[in-house]
Amino acid sequence: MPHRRLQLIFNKVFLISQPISANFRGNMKEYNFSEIEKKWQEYWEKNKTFKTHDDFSNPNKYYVLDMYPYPSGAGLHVGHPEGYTATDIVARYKRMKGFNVLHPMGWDAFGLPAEQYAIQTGTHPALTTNKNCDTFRRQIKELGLSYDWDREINTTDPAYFKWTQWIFIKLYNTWYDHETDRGRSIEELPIPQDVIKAGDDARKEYIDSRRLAYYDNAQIWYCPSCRIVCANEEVLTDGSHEKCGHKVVRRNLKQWMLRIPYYAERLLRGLEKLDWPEGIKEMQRNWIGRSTGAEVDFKVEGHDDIIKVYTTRPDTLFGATYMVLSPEHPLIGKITSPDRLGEVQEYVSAASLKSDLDRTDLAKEKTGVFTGTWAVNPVNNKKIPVWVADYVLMGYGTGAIMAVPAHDERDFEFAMKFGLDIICILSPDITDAEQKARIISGRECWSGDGIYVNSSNSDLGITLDGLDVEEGIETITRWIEQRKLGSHRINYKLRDWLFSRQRYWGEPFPVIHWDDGRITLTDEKDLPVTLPDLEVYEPGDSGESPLSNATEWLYVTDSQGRRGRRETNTMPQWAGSCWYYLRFIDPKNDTEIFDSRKEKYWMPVDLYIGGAEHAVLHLLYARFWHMVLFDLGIVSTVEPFMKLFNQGMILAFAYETATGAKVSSDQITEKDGRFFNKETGEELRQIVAKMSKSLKNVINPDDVVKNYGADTLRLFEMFLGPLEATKPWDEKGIRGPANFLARAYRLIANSENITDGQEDPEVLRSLHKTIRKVTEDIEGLRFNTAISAMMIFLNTALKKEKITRESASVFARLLSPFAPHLGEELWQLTGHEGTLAYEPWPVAKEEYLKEDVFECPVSVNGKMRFKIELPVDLPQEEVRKIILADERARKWIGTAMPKIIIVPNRIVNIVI
RNA sequence: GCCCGGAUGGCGGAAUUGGUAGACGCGCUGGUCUCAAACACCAGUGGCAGCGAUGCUGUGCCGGUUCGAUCCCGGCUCCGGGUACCA
Repeated sequence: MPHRRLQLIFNKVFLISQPISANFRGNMKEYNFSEIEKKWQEYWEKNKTFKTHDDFSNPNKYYVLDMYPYPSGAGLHVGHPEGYTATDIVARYKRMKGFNVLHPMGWDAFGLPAEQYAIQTGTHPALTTNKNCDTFRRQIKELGLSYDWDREINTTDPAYFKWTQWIFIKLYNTWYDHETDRGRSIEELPIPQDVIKAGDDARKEYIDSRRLAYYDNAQIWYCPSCRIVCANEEVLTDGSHEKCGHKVVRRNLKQWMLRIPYYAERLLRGLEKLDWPEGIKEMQRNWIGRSTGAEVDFKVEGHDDIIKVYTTRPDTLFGATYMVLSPEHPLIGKITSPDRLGEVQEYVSAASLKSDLDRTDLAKEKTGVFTGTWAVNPVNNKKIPVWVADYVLMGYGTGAIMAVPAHDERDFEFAMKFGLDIICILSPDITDAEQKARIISGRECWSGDGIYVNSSNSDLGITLDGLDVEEGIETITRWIEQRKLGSHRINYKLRDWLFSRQRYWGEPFPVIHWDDGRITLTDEKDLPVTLPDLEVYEPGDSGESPLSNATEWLYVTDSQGRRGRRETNTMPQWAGSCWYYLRFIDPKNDTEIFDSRKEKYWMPVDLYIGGAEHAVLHLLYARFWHMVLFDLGIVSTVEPFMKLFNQGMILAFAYETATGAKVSSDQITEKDGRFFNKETGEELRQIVAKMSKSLKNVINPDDVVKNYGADTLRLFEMFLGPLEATKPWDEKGIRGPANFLARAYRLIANSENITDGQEDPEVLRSLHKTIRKVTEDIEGLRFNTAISAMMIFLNTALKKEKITRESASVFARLLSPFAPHLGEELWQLTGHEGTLAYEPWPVAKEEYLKEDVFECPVSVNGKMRFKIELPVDLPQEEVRKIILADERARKWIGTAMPKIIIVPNRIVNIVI
């Protein structure tokens, strides 16, 4: 087989030494990324290079955190390395700046997919979870991310969720003191005398009604497909479950709830101080939904009851022509007139069957019934009818409204449909006379500003006529309070947080329900309450958790022989992620949640990077828990995350037909920049879309690492565009960063290019410019332009075909946060030993940046015409002389006497 | 509907926030190397006109402020995200 031998020799000589491109360039050393990356990953692991020490003597600490992943079976997708590389660059940079850096990683490993898989196959979710974590860990390590793996945590580990349960107990044993505006231990709750007199049960009830965590009947969303209850936040606006997309239904079940609205005001105010994207803050503000207005009491004709309404526009009271109660309003039964009772009951029960979807989307068409009862408008003592309609929600305000059809779109629509009075009391500030006339006559709704009309009652001493809206609200609110008809009031949209799930794979509640109806919590010293092993993971049809099948685990008897049953619900996935950032501080501590000295040192998180999809839920819940822990003196900062940054989504190409039907990416063939369906030959349009299994356009980072190396992948993802932008993944572009790294290696690894003398002045200036740019850009998280600056430097150095050892070592350090493996390799090649991870970050020297002349652009009438070399800081008069003497300028000026605008060291503009 | 973002070459994106529009990269064109190709290297590359110097034009659209506008103001169009009977 002579051929084969030849082939082998050929390979040895020509191929193996040139791994990236099978070419031959004499003795030139070429970039072999897989060898280099393997070498340094082993080095870091063996030397525990990135182990973080709780070195309190270094006052400069930096806690940089990723949103830890749910380890799905599919492994990483290219979106993960984006955020992880960003934080890794910052972590490595800060280490070199002398900071003590905490940069940990862990797993948000409770969750539905592992349980779904258990239902199908009987595999214990813990097995699935561990397997997935192993895959994620391997993939993340292959990216060269500098985590301290000794701090790895896993939310499903009993040693971790012991403390999740511990926090739940704290929540249960905390009440909110509105006087001092903070959460306090339930033992400090003052009990009113009358409650004490009423006995033990009343006292218990009183206390329970104040706890931040409580157990109660709740109208909740239930997903029949997942057989799970959902938090309001998990139900999309079209009434479908965000996890599975199936429609959810209403159920009434006993559930654990958390009183997050008590913290609404502080959660809102706290946003001001945070360095978060404005958009995210705005989303949280909207979610909290603060509004100011007034509660106003309306007397009901023929009854002692009053109807309390909440309104943000008490100033429109004179225009209130009817009232509406929500179908769930408790007064309906009492005040409905006997002749209307049947119809009203029918409407109420129909409404209760409707999903919120029907009550919102479809209900652009308003429905409602008259109760036969009248209320009295307190500003003019006019009788106004009381209706029931499902456009009023029980969960907001008081569940009842005063309707002002002339100035509220919803009320207007309703009034038009049922022929109710529409009285305009606000003359709009518009010029369109026809529209104005329609509004004044009540034929059109006006919700904008204006001047009051028909808004006075001298008998009651109130007039708004002639005022503007701001004055009007102030005047009427004062009047209402004086007359004791109601009071100023602040309302929030934020509701109690439904905190239990009918699931197996979550944190068990440390709770026992006793036969006598009482509830006790597990003693802290008996934590964790662990999950029992099960044969069957299937939930019950009634929405009962699979834990109700674990009979041995389920039933308990106390020392008095009282029988009880453990809570079978488990906590939602948010629970573990609400505080994981705290556990990273002291992950192995089994006597405390964490050492508070360490907490004081490391907190708060200085930089938190993750996807914007967690804008409201995770980030609001975590802030809430953190504030409670702060109130209880467990943590030292009010807010957990000082700076937040959202990386944009990475999209990928997808293909669709002329009619918009999507075609899976493995069906595509490209010809001359056009795209065709392989099978049908139909021409397709290339679009960018979210990566999804169904479009088969998911990019697997493993493949990219294999083909180009981790450093190139990291660089490419950062070079794609601004971190926060949504960017399309186009594999063609990866050659840019790949070539850059190969060229850098080629320059520095080949010793004939390295000198020990004086650096070329042009290279030196370029180097210091690059140091400055890269430093600024890392601080500002502008990695794309930092990389471009390094490319510019490399191009400059390559032109000279040589570089000093010193410059090369500076470049190695600048590059290392972005491409850490190659950075280390180049550091070694420039004659250093060990790692550069803690070598000082280069500092740009002004003396090399200074230039004495610059190319000054000269524009004529604002249009750049030519450039002229000028000394820096030349006095304006001199510049003027030079410009006027220049023949290129004279060509434009001619005989005119021009005005010359000189922006020092920047531009000259000749105005003719 | 409301609230936030966006819109710059064939493509991803730069532009010190009022001062040279298109950095850097991809792609493309031409060249060197090669038997040939790939790789690598060199040169060019917004559009229109011209052999050329050069000129005109150009940052979604219309208008304004300014010596000068991708940037500020007014009015639109389209795209993305959030949210929605929250009184």
